[in-house]
Amino acid sequence: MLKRERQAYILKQINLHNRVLSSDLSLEINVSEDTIRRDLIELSESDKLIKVHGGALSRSFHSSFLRSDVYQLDHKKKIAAKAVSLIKDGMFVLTSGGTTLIEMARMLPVELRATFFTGSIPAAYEYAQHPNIEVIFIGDKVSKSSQITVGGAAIQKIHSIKPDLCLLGINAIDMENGITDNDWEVVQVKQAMIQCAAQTAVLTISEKINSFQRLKICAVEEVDILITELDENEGVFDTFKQHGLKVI
Amino acid sequence: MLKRERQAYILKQINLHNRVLSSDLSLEINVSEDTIRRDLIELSESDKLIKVHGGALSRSFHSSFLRSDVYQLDHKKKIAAKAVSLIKDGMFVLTSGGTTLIEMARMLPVELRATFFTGSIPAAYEYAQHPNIEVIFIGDKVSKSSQITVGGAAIQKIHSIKPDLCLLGINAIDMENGITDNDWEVVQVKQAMIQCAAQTAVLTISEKINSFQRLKICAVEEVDILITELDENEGVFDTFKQHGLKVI
DNA sequence: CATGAAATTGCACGTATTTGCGTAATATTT
DNA sequence: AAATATTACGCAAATACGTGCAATTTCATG
Repeated sequence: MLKRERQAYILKQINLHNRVLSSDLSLEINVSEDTIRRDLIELSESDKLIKVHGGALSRSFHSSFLRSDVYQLDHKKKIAAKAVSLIKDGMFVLTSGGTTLIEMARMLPVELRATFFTGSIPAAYEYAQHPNIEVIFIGDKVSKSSQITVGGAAIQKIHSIKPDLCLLGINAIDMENGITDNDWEVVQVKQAMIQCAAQTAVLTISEKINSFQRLKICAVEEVDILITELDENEGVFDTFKQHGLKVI
Repeated sequence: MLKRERQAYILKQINLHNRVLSSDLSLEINVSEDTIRRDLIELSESDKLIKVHGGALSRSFHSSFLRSDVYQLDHKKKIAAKAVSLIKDGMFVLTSGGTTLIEMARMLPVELRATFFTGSIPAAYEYAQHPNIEVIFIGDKVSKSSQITVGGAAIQKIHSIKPDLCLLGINAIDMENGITDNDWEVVQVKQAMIQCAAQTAVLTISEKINSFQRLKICAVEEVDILITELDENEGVFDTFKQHGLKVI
């Protein structure tokens, strides 16, 4: 393994776990701890991480996009990991934005080869960091509140693709109102995304289950998989399962 | 094996494995390591890969790595400030990407009301932070080396707009060869941008003046304004001014 | 076709970088 | 305060690098 490659790996681990131990890295990469230590010193000298006794810490920034305290980051990482498991080599994946999806983008395994479509600027940025992923950006007017593109041209483009999987971050879901949101333009885009995808998985922290907002995106039956940080056997999911939703 | 052929093979290996070792390539292709090393240097000079001790890494490693240290940031801030002065309320502005443009995006005065078109992910992100600027993203395939969208759909979209001003970060300019670059796809996009804009300003640090690369974007006469960190009265600009270029 | 200029390649040689190990010093934990 | 873990430092071996040079090939041009 090349030195730079190793340092890139270390940075990735740091951004993923927020901290690393020299001893762990030494075992994982199979080099001496001295080498790891020297890497950490070098990376800390260029302010890529903070070196501490025994390992190193993240500077809680990743790239130019701050990860200034993301709400319930741990939960979102759990969700992201489950979402990653749905993606197979060669797939065409359409994704929305949102902090959960961005965490997922960071966790994609390096060997994965797939094509991602998105209208989210931060998500596209993360996908573009990945060596083997092809990124197609769906352009149009950028909605400032959500950092995704919205509008007729975007919706038209979405309808022209046939993704295997759609990963959608959502704001509210309940049995009665279905999946709901509060931004009219975003709702239009998300509807288009669900309609064109062969399969749709919705991602949300459990807190948002059984809540609703003013605008309906679609009924619960129109999506296929529900991903939360909870175990699939929790009682909250019973009614959703009865309506054919797969929960993971 | 011809040199070109060999370099194409190296690039293929890089895209496949994300990294190559000089020693491996030397054995595979049956040439000396010196030759491989010279190839890698050449390829890295045209930004096709990242040369490191022992071999080379895919370009997509670079961005997540070297991002924090912007080369000649002070100069680029000066250039950005001059570029900002060209933008008036109500304008439609089309911009490329690059670190200089991103600095400019950060320096836009809060009162400014304008519409920005771009295919650059980091630039769009910065524009979207601004309270009064409308951002239209030009979608298509994301080129990893340059973090901008490239391809037919992007070029078509560009041709459908009529911006008042185009701000273009460039890599090389000289009187004889005009404005040049080294990435075929990016060249196509930049040509389209220049053609559709009522007025084009090119931004570059003075270091790149009187240098050239392999692919021509356009002749010096086809753009209107040259922005560098130097004073407009410097001698280097004389020949450019004689050809009708405004220097600021 | 000839011929000189330019590009390409391999080799030699001195230099620089990288890595692991031993040992002593320092920090952290119990 | 003792025990343990982590670090700093120097050293040596292996590997990679840059440079100059000569042999060879390629190319443009007369």
